[in-house]
Amino acid sequence: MEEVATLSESDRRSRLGALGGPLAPPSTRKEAEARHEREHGLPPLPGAEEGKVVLRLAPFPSGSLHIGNARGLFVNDEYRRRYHGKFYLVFDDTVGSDEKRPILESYDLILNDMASAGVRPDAVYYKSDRLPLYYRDAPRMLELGAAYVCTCVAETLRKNREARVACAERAREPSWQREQWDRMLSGGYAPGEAVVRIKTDMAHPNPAFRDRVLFRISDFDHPRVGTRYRVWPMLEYAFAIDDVELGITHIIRGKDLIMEDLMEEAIWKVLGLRGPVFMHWGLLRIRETKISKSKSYQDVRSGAYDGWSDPRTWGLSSLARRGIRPEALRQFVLSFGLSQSDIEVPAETLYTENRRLLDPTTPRRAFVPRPRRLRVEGMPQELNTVRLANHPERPELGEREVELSDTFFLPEEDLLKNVGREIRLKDLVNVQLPPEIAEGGVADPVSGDGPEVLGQFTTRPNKPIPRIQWVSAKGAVGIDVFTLEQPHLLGVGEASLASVREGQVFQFERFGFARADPQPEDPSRPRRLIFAHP
RNA sequence: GCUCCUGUAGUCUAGUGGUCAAGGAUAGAGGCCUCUCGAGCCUUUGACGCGGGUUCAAAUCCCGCCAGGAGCACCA
Repeated sequence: MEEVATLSESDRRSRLGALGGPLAPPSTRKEAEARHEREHGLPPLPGAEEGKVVLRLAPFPSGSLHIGNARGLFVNDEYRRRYHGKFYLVFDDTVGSDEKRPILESYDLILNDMASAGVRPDAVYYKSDRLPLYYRDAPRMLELGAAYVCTCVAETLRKNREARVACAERAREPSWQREQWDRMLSGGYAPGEAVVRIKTDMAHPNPAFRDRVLFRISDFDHPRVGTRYRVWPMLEYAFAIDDVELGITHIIRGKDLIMEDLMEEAIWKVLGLRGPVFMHWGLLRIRETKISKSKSYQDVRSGAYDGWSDPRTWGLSSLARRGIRPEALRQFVLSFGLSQSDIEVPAETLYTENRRLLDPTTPRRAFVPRPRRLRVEGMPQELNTVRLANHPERPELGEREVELSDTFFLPEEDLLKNVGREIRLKDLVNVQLPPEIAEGGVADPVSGDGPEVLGQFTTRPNKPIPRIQWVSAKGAVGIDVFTLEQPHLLGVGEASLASVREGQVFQFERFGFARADPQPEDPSRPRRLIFAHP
């Protein structure tokens, strides 16, 4: 808090200086307004009334919430906050298809993702609980002649749609339609043998609008309701009913669902209902990711990934596991507003946001990847311990004491880069490196065993030479860092890391930020941390 | 191919006819500071897709073109 206050003050002061003294007070207000705008950079909701806005997020439970879902999560939540409205989580768990099935564990994953993002839904609904509600109005649509039962096989249906040809059943009388509907419900049709379609227009220029399917038969075993139901609504029908039934006022979702708006509207028109306002955002992609949900799913299932929170999934839980703060993610996705163009953003932007949050309060520690043993001849006898600050700019974060001997671990890379030169063990002493260092002698991160490189102590005062982080051989602990590129980057950390607990975040100097995973039972195993970003 | 959407600097975004010789963020360059390749500070490069039109006036409205994207399932 204090940091923020001082920062914004100096920031403000410098800007004011540039603008000229006399205008100072109005400029300050302008600045504050601009800041406010930036932090809540979403347009007003059309027709929104204070306290009466109802929003929903409707994920399909097939995995953890994805970074793309984060946009829906935070945008909707932001509007809830702004208008003091309601925000529901509606599991869009209709039965799916062969390729896309609801997964039982995913319900909890999504709930956890939301909790870790700091967003609490006002209520949670499951479409799989609401089948009777969807059945309620179907007969009416058939009787009104607005929908019909089609018994074409899928391929015929598709071909007819392409050729703009209506099926014979389309014109049949409502009483027949009702019978067929009952037959669908009672098991008289097998999956694939009959569907309910809405009558829109078989000649519509967009093939997607030519008599879409509203209900179909599936005997898949649903993870929540098993085989209790065999007639399942399609997404647009279930939404058309629920969005009205739950009193949703604004549907804010990705533009991939933009066609479904029109279907929902068509259904409302038939049933004489009035639905919410639609708004859309374009697709958001993180440049570094080439992930597909099904690929992630496979890798999680096969064990190639370390669970749903494997950093390579880029799921919300994986970001939390890396120490990406929900507030950083929130600022990140809200900064894109509600633009409908598809965007591809470098992860660096998210990292910068997170660094701003983390840097002022995160303790510094020494971690040495690919460590080499360095014995320093002539180390001053009296140098048994050294006290190091936990944060270079914030003495209030305290310091820790490190025990010393004449042996250290240093990154192989830095050693090889500086052969024959003098380097500084950061905050400690200066050391002359030998003229030659053999490659390939990386020490075992747990035992610390490995060939020694021999250095020579020179002086103690700070000098403008390469300053390398080091880990004292006394009390060094094995560290296993999970980076996006390397699931197990092994190294050693300073003794104080022996007692890390899950959730602690450190900045490893000259390496980057990392968050501690749950630690292994066996204390001789390396401590586990997940890399966030430099 | 059809339908729809979108085009502001490397990237993201503000901008809804004049106050825009276009603002912010991020990235880049240079410098300062710093016992981290982190943070901070200063300076700086850089954009309205193209062509017409309407208007006293267009990033903003209209038309055409071009480019990009999404959708075109008995998935969501």
